[in-house]
Amino acid sequence: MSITSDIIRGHTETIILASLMEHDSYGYQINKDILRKTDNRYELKEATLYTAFRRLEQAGYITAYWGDEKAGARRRYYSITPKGRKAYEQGLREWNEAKVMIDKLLELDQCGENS
Amino acid sequence: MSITSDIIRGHTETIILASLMEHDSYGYQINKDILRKTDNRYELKEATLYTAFRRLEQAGYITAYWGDEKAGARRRYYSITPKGRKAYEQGLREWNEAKVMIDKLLELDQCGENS
DNA sequence: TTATATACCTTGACAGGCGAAGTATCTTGT
DNA sequence: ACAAGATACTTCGCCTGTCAAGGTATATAA
Repeated sequence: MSITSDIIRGHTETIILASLMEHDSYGYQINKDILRKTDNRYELKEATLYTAFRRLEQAGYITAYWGDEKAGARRRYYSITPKGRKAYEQGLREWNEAKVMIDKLLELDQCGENS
Repeated sequence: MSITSDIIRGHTETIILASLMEHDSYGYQINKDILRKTDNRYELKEATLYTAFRRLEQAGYITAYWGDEKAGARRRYYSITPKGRKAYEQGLREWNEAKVMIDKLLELDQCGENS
């Protein structure tokens, strides 16, 4: 519903990988981290988050294991693989390229580009 | 197929509106402009382009009229409406916000953010 | 006359996001 | 003892935007 949902689309996986680059984590925590990092302006919907985990696992970018909590709800932890790290680097590179491109396309110039 | 397709997703409409902010234009030309602005690195697929026109028209962001070419294929020109201009401004604002957010989410820091 | 460029349009499939609903555990308040 | 809320994960089915594929029509170059 938030404005940004549509714009974020396509970055979900890289965002999750970025979070896992720091340390192993689990769904709920990753989402809370996203919320914190964006000053409560954005978080993934649960369905989005968990379906993304499935895709990332299938792609071999992350591996999962159950935490051994003695108390509280069980947690499914995820760990990024070397392949996942490469995918993150690639995603980051693509984002930086796309950013420049979109900036150019949304900017109102068009004239003045000589030669 | 190109890397960026997924990332651009969600910006198509604003990109088209940005193009029409400069002057009236038609599908083929807009796409060539995009190609030029991105140094031949990106262009919209025709189906994407034309379905976007339908959406923008329905939303009242653009209006259409047939060009009066005496030679060559007919052209359907589009003109941005005041409502469309506002949508463009809004889209640009959202992009700039989202950009900062995504940058933060893809960046590897997390620590050092005091208080 | 065949190919290429210009220019537009439609259909159907696909993939990702997400609302909604469900399961299970622990803590807190009454 | 019981209800409510936070934590934590899961699945189903819809919606929407993208796009491959196919089609139409005109003009020009080989």
